[in-house]
Amino acid sequence: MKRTYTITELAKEFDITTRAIRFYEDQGLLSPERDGQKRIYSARDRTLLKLILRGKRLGFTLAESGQLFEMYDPDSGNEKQLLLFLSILDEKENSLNQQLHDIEIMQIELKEARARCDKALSESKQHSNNPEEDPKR
Amino acid sequence: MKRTYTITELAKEFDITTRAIRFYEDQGLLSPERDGQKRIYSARDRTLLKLILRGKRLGFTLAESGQLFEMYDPDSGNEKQLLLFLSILDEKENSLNQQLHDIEIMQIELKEARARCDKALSESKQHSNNPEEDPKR
DNA sequence: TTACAGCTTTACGTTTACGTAAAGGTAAAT
DNA sequence: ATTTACCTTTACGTAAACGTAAAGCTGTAA
Repeated sequence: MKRTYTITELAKEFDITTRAIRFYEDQGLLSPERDGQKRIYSARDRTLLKLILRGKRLGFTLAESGQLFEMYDPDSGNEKQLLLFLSILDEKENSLNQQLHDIEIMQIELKEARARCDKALSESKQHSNNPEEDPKR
Repeated sequence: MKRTYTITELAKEFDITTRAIRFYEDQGLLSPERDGQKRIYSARDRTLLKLILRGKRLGFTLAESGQLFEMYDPDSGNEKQLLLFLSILDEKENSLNQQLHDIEIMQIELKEARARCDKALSESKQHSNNPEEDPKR
């Protein structure tokens, strides 16, 4: 009796639409079982969905996430395929490192922006005891 | 004699098309000077462009980057605006922290995928002293 | 039995971020 | 003067990732 999920359960859990989940299936990223007409998602499907969404947050396209999924197949295929996969991995790793760097810088900038905002706010409370700022023109 | 840039200089430096740069202008993210008909970009424009591209790598839309740019204006506007900006900053920071977490996990997974790949490769070299893999079909 | 909730497919529409001509202005080199 | 290189605007096209009806099947509660 493995735990399974309906499409709306997953949609609610991850705060996406059922349309999105079906779209991922169209794109070959998910292949849920069927109970008659209804889709039944396994724990693995749920994990894949989680990976898809994480990939999206990192700017991966669905196709790119699909490529990564292929690498999880134990069969995997021939040598050329593996070498191709390794080069894809290199790309992904480079882009992740770039993103780490980007985030560091961006966090510093957001901090500064927040400081400027806070300062402007406190100054406006300081200087003006409500100058009415022409309400309604 | 401040250093300025042509559109193609910037395009080459950042490895994007001139079309993209003009598009950012259309979207109100850049406002280069003009020398007659030609666009002249300042050091500030170049910095903004760098910010745009960094934002893109982090999954910001052009509109979102535009909002961030507004916060760099020293005038900035009224209190409500500033409070709105602060909430935007919160959002951005949350999403950046989420991304940091995502990247950590993703890097571990890529490392594992690479290990599986390497293993599969070495095994294929081990087991087969060139089985010819049917060249041409 | 009917109503309803929840699932399905099919298919056209939408947004974002440009790509890609088309048609032409401008300045320097030949 | 004409080619060349580089710039311009205008405008339709496109890929990705869904949104949004429309129309219908399916089990169950009343």
